[in-house]
This record gives sequence, C-alpha cells and structure tokens, in this order.
Amino acid sequence: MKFASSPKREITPHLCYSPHIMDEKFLKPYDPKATEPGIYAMWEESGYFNPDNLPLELLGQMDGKPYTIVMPPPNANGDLHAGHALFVALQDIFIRMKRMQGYRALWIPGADHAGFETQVVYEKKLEKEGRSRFQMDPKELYEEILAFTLANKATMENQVRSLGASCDWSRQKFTLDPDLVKKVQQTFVKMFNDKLVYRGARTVNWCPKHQTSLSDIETDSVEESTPFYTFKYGPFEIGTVRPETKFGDKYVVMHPDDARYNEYKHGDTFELEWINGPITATVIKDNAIDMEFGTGVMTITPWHSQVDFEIAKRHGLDMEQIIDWRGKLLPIAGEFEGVKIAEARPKIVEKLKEKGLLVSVDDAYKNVVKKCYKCATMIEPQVKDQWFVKMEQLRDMAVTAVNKGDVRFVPEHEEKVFRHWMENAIDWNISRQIIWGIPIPAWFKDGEAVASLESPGEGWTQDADTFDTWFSSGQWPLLTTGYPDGDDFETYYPTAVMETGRDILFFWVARMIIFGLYLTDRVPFPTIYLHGMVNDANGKKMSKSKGNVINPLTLTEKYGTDALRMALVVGNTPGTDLSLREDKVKGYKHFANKLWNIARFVLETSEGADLNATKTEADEILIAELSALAKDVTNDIENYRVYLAAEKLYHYTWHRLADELIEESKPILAGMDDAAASRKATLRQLLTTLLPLLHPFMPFVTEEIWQNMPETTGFLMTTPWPAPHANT
RNA sequence: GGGCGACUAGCUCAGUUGGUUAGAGCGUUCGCUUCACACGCGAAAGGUCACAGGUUCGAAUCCUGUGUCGCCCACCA
Repeated sequence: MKFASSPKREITPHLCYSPHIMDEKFLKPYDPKATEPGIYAMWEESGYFNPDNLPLELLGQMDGKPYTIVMPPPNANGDLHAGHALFVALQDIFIRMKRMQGYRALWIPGADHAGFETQVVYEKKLEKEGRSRFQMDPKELYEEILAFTLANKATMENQVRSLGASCDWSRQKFTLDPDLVKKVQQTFVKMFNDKLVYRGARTVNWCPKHQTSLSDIETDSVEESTPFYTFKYGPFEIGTVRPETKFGDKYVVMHPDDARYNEYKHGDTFELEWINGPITATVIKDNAIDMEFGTGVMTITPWHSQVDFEIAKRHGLDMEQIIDWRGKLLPIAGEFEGVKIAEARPKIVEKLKEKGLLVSVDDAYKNVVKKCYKCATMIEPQVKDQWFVKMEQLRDMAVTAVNKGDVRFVPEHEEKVFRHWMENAIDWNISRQIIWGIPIPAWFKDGEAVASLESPGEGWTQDADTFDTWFSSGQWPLLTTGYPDGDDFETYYPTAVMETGRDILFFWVARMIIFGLYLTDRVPFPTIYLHGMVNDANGKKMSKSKGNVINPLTLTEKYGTDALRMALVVGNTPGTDLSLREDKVKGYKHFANKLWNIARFVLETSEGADLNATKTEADEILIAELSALAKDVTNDIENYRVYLAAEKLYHYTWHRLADELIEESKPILAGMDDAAASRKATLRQLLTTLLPLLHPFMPFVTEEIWQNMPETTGFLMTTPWPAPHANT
C-alpha cells in the first residue's frame, strides 16, 4: 500500500529541548497543571494528530497501514461528563499505541447536534426564563439553539483537548455541517427509492409535553399499579385501565373460539347505554383476544392503542381521535371536553358508577406504561402520518453479519444482547416534530409523498419534520470518512474499532451497522468495544437531580489528566460499570509523581554516563524482563485488556523498578566500576523503554520526562513502540 | 413475561478461558525525617471465592439447580 508523502512538519526547535543538566523542575513534585497545556499545544502544533503528517520512518514500520477510530460525537449541549472522559482515555490509548507502532492512526473527532436531546435541554432553559418554544417563531428558536449549541461545542472541544485526546482536529465534523446534512438527506432519498422507508399513518409514541413522536427506544416502560376497572357494556363486561379513552368505543371484541359468546356473531350490532348516552356497538371476532384475560371481551380505541389499531385495521373499522395532542379530551367526550386525562379519569369512573355501569375495581392491578425517556411524561399513543424505516431486510443484514463473525463484541456476551434486540426490531419512526434537526427532504401534494432534495415542482410543500438524530449519527463512520467518495473514505473506512458506551448499543451501534451494510456492503467496524457506565463512588448512576455528578475536569484540575485516565482504566473491564472514587484518582496522581521521581533518580545518578557501556549479564536480564513485559502488555492492549495492561505497567514501575531495581542499584552505583557503568546505562534504557509503554495511558507526564532526557529526540508520541505486534 | 450480567479481603475490583501457598489499590495496625520520592519507605493482619450438588487427578474458573442484587427488552385490554 502506498501512503501519502505529505511534507513532514518542521518541529520548531524551542519545542524540543534537551538540557545538559537536569531541569530544576525535577526537584519539585510533578505538577500536572503547569505541564499539560504546554505539552498538548506542542503536540497539536506538530501536526502529528493528522496521520498524513506522520514521519515516514515511523509509518514505514507498517507500510502506512491505516488504523481508524471514529470518536462518538459528544452532544453539543453541555459539559463533558465522566463517561466522555472514559472513552477519551480508552480510545486515546488505542490510537497512541497504534501510532507508535507505525500505523497511520486516525482518530476523528466530532460533535452531534443531538436533535431531541438538545431541544429538551434548551426548552428547560427557556422554561427557567419563563419562555416557551410554542410562543416562539421557529426560525428564531432555531437560531437560538444553534448559537447555544455552537458555544457548547467550542467548550466541549477544549475539554476533549484537556483530556489529552490525540485526535485529528483538522478532520473534525459536526452533524449539521452542510455537506453532512446533504449526505444524510441523500441516504433518505435512496432509502425511499429502495422502498426501505415509507410514509404511513401508524400508532406512534407521542409525548404530550414535548409535542413530538418518539421511537420505541426513546421511551421507558415502567410498571405501575393502576386500578383495573370492569364496566358493563351492554350485555358484556369489559375491562380497562383507561376509562378516559372509552368515549368512542363502539366495537366490542372477543375471540372467535370463545364458547361463552357463541350467541354473538361477528358484525352483530346492539344498543347500549354508555358514558354520555345511548350508542350502537358492533361485535368483532378477532384472534388477538386472550380468552383467559378478564372476561375475554374488550372494547377498542384504535387511535390510542397499538393493539387496538391493528385489530381495527384488520377489520376496516372506524378510528377516531379521543385525546388531543396536548393530552386533553376532544369534543367527543361531551361534558369532559378540554379536561386533562389524569383529571378526567376519576370523574368518568364516578359517572359510570352513578349510572350503575361500574362492576368492579381491582386496585392491585399492575400495568406497564410507557413514558418519555426525557421527561417521564406518559406517552400517549396517537395515530399519525410519519416516516418509518422498514426494518425487516436491514435487520437481517445485520444479524447475518454478526453470525458470520464480521462484527465481534468486547465483551463477547454483548453479542447475545445485540442479536436479541435486532431480531425483534420493529419499524423505526424517524420523523420528529421538532425544529432542531436535519430537515426531512420529503414533499407532499394532494396526499402524495415523495422524497427528493429539491421540490418536485409547483404546489408541493416540504415536510416540516426533522430526522430522529440517530438517523444521522447512525451514518457517522460514513459521514466522517467522506462517504461515498474521497481519499479518506478509500483509506480509512471501515474503521478499526468502535469504542462506546453499552447504553447506546441499540440507539447508535445497531444503526451504524445497518447503515454501513446498506450503503457500503461492509460493516463499519470489525470490533465493538463496549464500556460500562461511570457511576459515583457508591455505584449509583450519576444524575443532576441526585446531585452526585462528578465533573471530570474538576478531577483533572486537582490530580492531573494522567491520574484521571489511569483511574478510569485500571481494573475497568469492558462492559462492567465503574465506581469512580476520588481516592483512586488521587492514588494515580501519586503514581505520576512516583514516575517523576524515578526519572529524577535515574537522570541524576547517570548524568554524563556512557549509555553504550557494556552491560553485565544481570543487567541484560533486567532489559529482557522489561521486553517480555512490553510484549505482554502489547498483547493485552491489542486484545482489549487495557485494564490489565495498565495494572501491569503500574506494578512494574512502582514495585519492580522503583522498589527493587532502584534500591538494589544504589550500592552498585556507588562503586566506580564496570558494574556501575553498566547499571547506569541499564537504568536509562529501562526508562526509555518504559516511557513509551506508559505513554498511551499517561501521555503528559511521560512526554514531559522524555523531553528532558538528553538521549531522546522528537516526541515520545511518535517514538516507535518498544515491542513487536502481538497480532498481525 | 423474556433476556443479560454480578456475587472473591472492611471498601472498589482483578484473576488473560481448569494447574503450585487466591491478587491489586484504598482502608486498618506496627515501625521509619534511610541523601529519588512523606504524592514516601519497610513490615503485618485480613478471604468456607453467595449457597447446594455434579464433572475432573485437580474447580474461584466448567455443568445443573437455588438465593440475592443490578441492567435491558416487552402492544394482555
């Protein structure tokens, strides 16, 4: 493979300094605050975060083979949290090692406009200011959210920098970049033409507070105790937990095989007294009815229930909206018109009771209700014209890829979770009734709907809806590498590994696999590394309302970035949640300082020594020991056992090198013989081997020490990795 | 209702796919102003590996069951 021979950046001389005598700063404890910003600026200025600028000598090791990670784009609607710090640490470890191994290591940063999530955050802000989006001009609202998002995006980028991320800022992407927006819209048009998206009036998850529909995974199912009412309905008894929806119920449904109701035939009609007076009801026989449940008879409300909708569709029954988009009853409710459902329910029950129609109430009944995952408002199922992605074919592609082993999961058991979800995935509602998002390139005229980037002509109006944000972020590996054309796409796609949180396996990872397969016939990444959640010291989920949120930047301020990175990584196995304790971070600050003092000791005692001195047999063994560790650690990282690699290096550094080797060296160094000369050269070599190994984990302190060693040149960041590959 | 995972030292967790006396960090106890480091050094205590069976020469590790906790998915009104 050929690789770009873009001119190597000249490194400004003042950036790399090699003092003859040890710098005074080694006489004081390591000071991350005074060190980190300068080091990061130096790296960034070097241009080496961009793999096209990497020295040819380095790339020559791997023949310019690419290694790509696409950074999960943080939502540009707030500060970074501990989870971001974890993924930065992990991904930077992979990228830094691969870069040192000679890969064209590319880590693409970005930001997500995060449609609904951002709008929710902004609406809360408006609420605090006593404003509401429903009283605002849409354009004005959009501009305000845009300004808010761009400000957050800039803050967020600097926070990512301060965590030491060696990502290529020159390739940074934002989901609302005009070229990306266009590509996302093109995908929609292509899917429309391929009949993989369709427009349909179907039951959607409607959030009455946020005034938008939501996908199934954007709702939480919560078990609640809800009274279960049984009412007289003509000659029948019917059960319900939602009396407020019953105004329009004029179909009574039972199972065709239910012997108890043999005398009633499908299509029979009868008169009955109902909530607001007499109505005519029709008997429907349908297999969906569970004869065992309740009386085996129910009435249906097709507009506000998925199951009822399906039944109504099968039999071509009328559907009528009972509850409006705000969650209030419509005129069909008569005297209850305009009343909120929560208020209306007990009143309706009371009325039915007075009419002698209430048979019984079961207060112990447990019922699963859907809630908006952002505001916990009860989801109101509503029938609405929306765009849906047809999942069947796409889902099969993804499952096949997993079965073939084209994608593997770390930890392995997540594959089962993924497959289980995938096999049951139903059509995906991608329309959102919010302004903050990518407009859906669809046009309507006389009940017809077409997808097209441009207006099809006179009289067509554009869809006012925007895409589910995951519709765009699902294409992220493609969008960031420049699909469908361009050198980057050619070179850097598919990526090497997708490292992200377990919580967005369905939201994001599943969709990326689907879009990758659909658009390129290739999975976007062969490996999915899923990290667990970062919880507070007591293992509780961090949340603003609980007030237990740990800001990673506060910790780096106090203990240094290297310390936080180690604390997040050591002992943190993939897929397992982590309890982040300040003590742990503090411990690794001490470790950074320990390394600092090791460097000080070694540099001090070996000043002016001949680094090529002949080594004693004992010293050769020490060199070999570290080589073996280097190989072992390389193997661990390449097999995603970062937690082990970090611990082994920690242990070697502190308890082998410092506690044993340095201690035993003291008397040896005191002599002026060959053994002393050998040991001086050996300690220096051990240090120059250990620093690259520790660098991916603790980039700042290692680079700082490296820059102060007389025998080193250039950056530690681009120094060859001191061990062969474990896998090739 | 279905699925996934966890249970190892006081606490937080490792234990790399069965192999000597089960490890780390923090904490605890004792002793050290030892000239790299008190952000330190030396030592020590502390575990029926949730429980019950099974496979095996050998089990924290594999199998079966039980219990407890956590997470995810779910259109029985």
